[in-house]
Amino acid sequence: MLDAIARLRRFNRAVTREVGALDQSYLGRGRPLGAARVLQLITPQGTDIAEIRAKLALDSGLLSRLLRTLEAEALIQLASDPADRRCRTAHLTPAGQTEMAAYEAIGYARAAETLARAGKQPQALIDAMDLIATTLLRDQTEIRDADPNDCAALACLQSYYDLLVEKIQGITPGMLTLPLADAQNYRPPHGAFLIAWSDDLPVGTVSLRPLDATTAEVKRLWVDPSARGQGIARRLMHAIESRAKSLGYAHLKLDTNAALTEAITLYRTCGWSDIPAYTSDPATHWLGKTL
Amino acid sequence: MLDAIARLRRFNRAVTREVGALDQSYLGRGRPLGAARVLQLITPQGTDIAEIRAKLALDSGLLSRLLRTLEAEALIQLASDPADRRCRTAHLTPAGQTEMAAYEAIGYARAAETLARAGKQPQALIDAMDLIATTLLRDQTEIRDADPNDCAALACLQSYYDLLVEKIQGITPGMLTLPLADAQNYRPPHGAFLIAWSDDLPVGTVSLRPLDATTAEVKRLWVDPSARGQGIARRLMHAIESRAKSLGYAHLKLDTNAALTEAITLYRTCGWSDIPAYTSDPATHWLGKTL
DNA sequence: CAAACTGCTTGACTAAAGTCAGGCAAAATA
DNA sequence: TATTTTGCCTGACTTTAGTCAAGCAGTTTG
Repeated sequence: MLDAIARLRRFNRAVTREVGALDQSYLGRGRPLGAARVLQLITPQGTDIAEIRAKLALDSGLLSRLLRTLEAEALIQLASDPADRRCRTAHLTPAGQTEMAAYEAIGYARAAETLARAGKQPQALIDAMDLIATTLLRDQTEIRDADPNDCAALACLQSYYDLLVEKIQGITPGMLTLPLADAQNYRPPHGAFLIAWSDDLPVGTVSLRPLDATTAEVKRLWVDPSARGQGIARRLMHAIESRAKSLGYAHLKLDTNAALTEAITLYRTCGWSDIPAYTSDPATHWLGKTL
Repeated sequence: MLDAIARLRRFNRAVTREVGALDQSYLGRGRPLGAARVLQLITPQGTDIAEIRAKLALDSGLLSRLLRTLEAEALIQLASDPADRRCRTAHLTPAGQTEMAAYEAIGYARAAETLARAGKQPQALIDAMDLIATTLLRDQTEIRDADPNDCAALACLQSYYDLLVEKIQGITPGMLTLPLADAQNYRPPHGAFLIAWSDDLPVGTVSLRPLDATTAEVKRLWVDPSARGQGIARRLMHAIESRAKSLGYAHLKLDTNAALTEAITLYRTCGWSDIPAYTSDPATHWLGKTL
């Protein structure tokens, strides 16, 4: 059979075509690609131009000129950052938002077209794309704070619940409700809710809630199937432990179920050890760690 | 959950980065990207420049100049096509082959690097890439003649055999040998061996051998799992039927096994109907069609 | 407070890509 | 055989992308 590298290169050729076609289609709005790309990075709330420069790896002179042309078209406005007046921030004007929406529409339409080509199995295509994107963006995965009622947080929790229902006998969807009844527990100053992001897709979560003044509980560790095997769960555990430390906790606890074998293995290799049962029912294992 | 389109666009961003990085790495050989791309399309046997122009969608003036610079570097030689002296063909010089090999090496190294990022599950990554490449290249899938002893043909047959062993009870690998003992039957002027290609990956096959002066048998229809659901099997059947017709056959037969349900459904929707048994053992269904 | 540094802009430049209108020779067509 | 078409080349051009050094205003550091 053809070897892996040959197949990967075929993949490269296929997506190169695709990416090239997308670039071409952005040209339709009478603006060079560089300017179009810059415009698409500007959010309605305003974007630091240093951020744009970093993301597109542009020369500062070049970016300056591109911004000038967008400004001349009245699509954006540049303002100095009040905190550091050397830095500048770009804002979209109403005309800019319209233009931006047009680019969004182009990207959306092309994506829909690609999806249509998947024929009867679009889900398989999306799963494959998730896997590849997560692998390629592996080094860019970052962990950020979130609110337990955020849209992304709810999506993560839903996936986590789906996993529990699938893996643990006796758990039914009705037993798990969203949003969390005790959401307040997972917010500062006593709790935390972390999400691992790969680009703009949430691929993992973990959270922390107070038990008493010196003890907190780690809850709901989950990593998306497409992102497993990349050490994200371990990074989440490290992040939540150091967060617990900085919140002043000395002891951590968690409960889990025997069906979640990988998770239990992970906890142990992270330095957690068995403790007496402190919860019941679906829980079959209890672990603790002193910080 | 995040919708399919958002995830597809994340995929686009991830591969755009990757493709951009590959382009950058081609620059290391002191030649602009355009020239490098042209060079890589020239095969040792020679390539029509019209073909290059079509593949890269280049202006004829631009391509002419790029070829001139490659010629000045003594990497290629241009010659008029003897059949139509307006057309020109580019050939690699020995120096050109060396240079070409250097580009191959760059591509190969980058691919290996990407593969390394897959961590513990490279096969999952490759499968995902196959699925995506096949989907994106869907319209480019083409069916071409092959020799039953070709490397690609043997690879297809091996995959087909693996499928049989998996699906049909009682078939063991030892019962199926490669290369085919009766390979001569699948060559012109009385037989045929077709392969469906997606870029340079064989994704399907079907073959034809003579039974008597007016009857031929269709054998070994197979489509790669990553390429199913795209109508390739149907295209292969149409191709082999019209080939049989042009070889002068009036009747077609085939035998198959009840375990291959999708195939049987396909045969029926292609106008095949049940006929009396004419083989035995693993075969459980026999179909025929008059052209 | 001076010096060094940072973030951005500007002007002057180059390289690469792409466009367009002739033009020539060979081939196809009438 | 004359005309048209085809495939490619050439020259003149524009646009886009990118580089580099100088400079300016604001910030940080010694």
